[in-house]
Amino acid sequence: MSLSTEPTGRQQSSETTPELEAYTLLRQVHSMLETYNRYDLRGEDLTVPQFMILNYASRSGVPLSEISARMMCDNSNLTGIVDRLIAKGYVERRPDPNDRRVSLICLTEAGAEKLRNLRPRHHERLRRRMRSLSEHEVHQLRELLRSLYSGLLAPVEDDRNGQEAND
Amino acid sequence: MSLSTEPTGRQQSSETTPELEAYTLLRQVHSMLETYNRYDLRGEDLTVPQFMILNYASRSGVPLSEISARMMCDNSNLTGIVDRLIAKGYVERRPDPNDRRVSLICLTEAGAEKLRNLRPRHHERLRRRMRSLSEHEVHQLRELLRSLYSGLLAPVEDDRNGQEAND
DNA sequence: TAGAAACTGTTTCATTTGAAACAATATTGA
DNA sequence: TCAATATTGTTTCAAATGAAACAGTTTCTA
Repeated sequence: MSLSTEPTGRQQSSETTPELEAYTLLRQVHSMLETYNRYDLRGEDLTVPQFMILNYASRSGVPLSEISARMMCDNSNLTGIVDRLIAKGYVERRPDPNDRRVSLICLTEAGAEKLRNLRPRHHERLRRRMRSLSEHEVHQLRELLRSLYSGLLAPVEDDRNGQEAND
Repeated sequence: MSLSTEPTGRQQSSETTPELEAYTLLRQVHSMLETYNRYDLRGEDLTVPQFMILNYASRSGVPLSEISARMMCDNSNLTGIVDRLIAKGYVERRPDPNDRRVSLICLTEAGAEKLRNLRPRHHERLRRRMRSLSEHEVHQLRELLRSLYSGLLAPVEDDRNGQEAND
């Protein structure tokens, strides 16, 4: 059943593979950075997803679906978060005059100011937290992730007899 | 301008640093792999966090707090997920005879069977999805993430200069 | 042109998550 | 010993998330 036709007769059923180790580490690093971000924002009247939306919005307005695409989430997730940002006065909804289906998410002056204040500090903290990697290693990591990301975007071919069916 | 030897490199508000790019990619890769896992498990009567708990449980039982530590989440998160796993018959709670505060999470035979079935397929799919990286690159990625993880575990030295460096 | 199909954002529902408060239990130290 | 402290897991609440159904709008096409 789980007979692998790969030349390497490795049994990965209960073993740990380099791929699994890498993925586990990726989840852990992601979790820790997320936690740090949450703490950073705690005193700022913002949650992590709220800050992300703020980062993708603009004064002139951005369609909600464009933001959800960049955040890799569903439109339905953003409705509530935007509602809370509106309640806090950081963004507002405006209808798109060219397409009445679209509602544009616009930064208010307060939101733009918040962002001007927060974003540089956010970047600087991230830089400091990654100091355990040399400048070269950060570049290496970025390129590896970029390559992995591209590979994930291409739909994975189902293992139909392991035949190389490349389109 | 992109010389990053001095922390006085302010005005990165709209700029992107290698660190930020790496982090953004890390979030995207994480999101895509999570989505794939969700689809894989959809027909299996399991959600992603439910599958994770199953992976950390054992026939002889594991304290809930040990599972939450490995998953880097709060105990309170697991109560509900374990409840649903119990409802599905995959785990059960048993009191620890040595410490009456502890409740051990035990795989049932059905849960163990589910895991025997799922885990090898899960690993194999992950391996396939990371095929865009060579074996060497997977090792590289793992080592970089390992190093980054260790660096994040060590408490970041005072970012008191973060205040004066801005505004 | 009308109808079918696609797109955009919201609503609803179930699940997950983080945080705080809490009860029960265990450990420590005077 | 006994009272202060720490721990374990649960409950409660607010927020976030994924999925499905939906209404309003636009686009396609026969």
